[in-house]
Amino acid sequence: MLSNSSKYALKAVLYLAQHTNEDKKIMVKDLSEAVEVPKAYLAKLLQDLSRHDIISSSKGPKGGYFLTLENKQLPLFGIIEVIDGIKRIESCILGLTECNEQAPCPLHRYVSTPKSLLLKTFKEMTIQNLCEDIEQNKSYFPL
Amino acid sequence: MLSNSSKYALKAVLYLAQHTNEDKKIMVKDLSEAVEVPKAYLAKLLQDLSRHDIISSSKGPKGGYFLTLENKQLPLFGIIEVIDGIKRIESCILGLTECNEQAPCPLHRYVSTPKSLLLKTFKEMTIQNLCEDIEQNKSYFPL
DNA sequence: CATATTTCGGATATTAATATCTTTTTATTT
DNA sequence: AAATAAAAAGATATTAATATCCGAAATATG
Repeated sequence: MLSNSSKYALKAVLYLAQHTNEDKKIMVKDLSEAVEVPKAYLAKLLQDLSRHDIISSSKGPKGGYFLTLENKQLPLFGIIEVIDGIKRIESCILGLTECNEQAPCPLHRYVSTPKSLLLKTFKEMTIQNLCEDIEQNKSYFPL
Repeated sequence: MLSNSSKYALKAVLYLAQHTNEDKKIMVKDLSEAVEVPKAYLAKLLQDLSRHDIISSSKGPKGGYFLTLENKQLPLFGIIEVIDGIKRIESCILGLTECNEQAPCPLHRYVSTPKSLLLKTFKEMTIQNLCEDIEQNKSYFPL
């Protein structure tokens, strides 16, 4: 469903949401240890997200990665979109290019509902929302 | 969600269900052209499925791959299980080993329903069922 | 029984995903 | 201005997924 890269990115961004803001940044090195993702690899993912304004960064001493309030209000979908691309998550489950609502593939009708639910979540749910759940002990992020 | 290999396998098995039986077999070469999957690669997938008794085969002249009535009544899940393994489809969406109902990861509650629906489909739906849909023009398999 | 035909099994090749390393750029601090 | 600390960018390495190739085993047919 999601690539490892997307999983890494989601975990990292969620960690940023919990532990950073404009005044409190974190370096790749520390973040990579916290979320247990290889440092150099995570660095690439973060660069990519930063370039797409999904996360924030500043260079130099006292610099690092962080999320602004605006960043925290972005939907999860953006992260997945930047890292995996839209095709991976939205294309036909059998990989048929001809598949659509009018001429659905054999699995289409059975996959349609769960897939829509999933996409709806990714598109509506924000990083902030996930943090709120954690704060209210509705979920756990053991990192 | 599914690997390319699983997509290939599902398409191939569905084609077998539509076009073969104990008396009417098909060779890898022809099947690969029909479902548009590289011949040698498909051959490997078919061997794997055959070894696990999900599809049937016979060697030699007049041989080939085919589905028995029993084969057709097997759930889709077996195909995915053999090709991708169970982990890929059932593990935590963030890849957290600690994630479970008691200590759900931040995405767990939002992913749980669609994921269950999807698994339910794969575990209950049979190849035969998909064929029936096609016959009744409820879905299309343009291969 | 010999031959042809097909899957089976093992080895190898290619490509894409994952991971690392090195240099450059930018910003802070002294 | 110099030194230092951090991300950015580019190049390279490794691993897993995808894909191909070839000889061996099995089976139908003449």
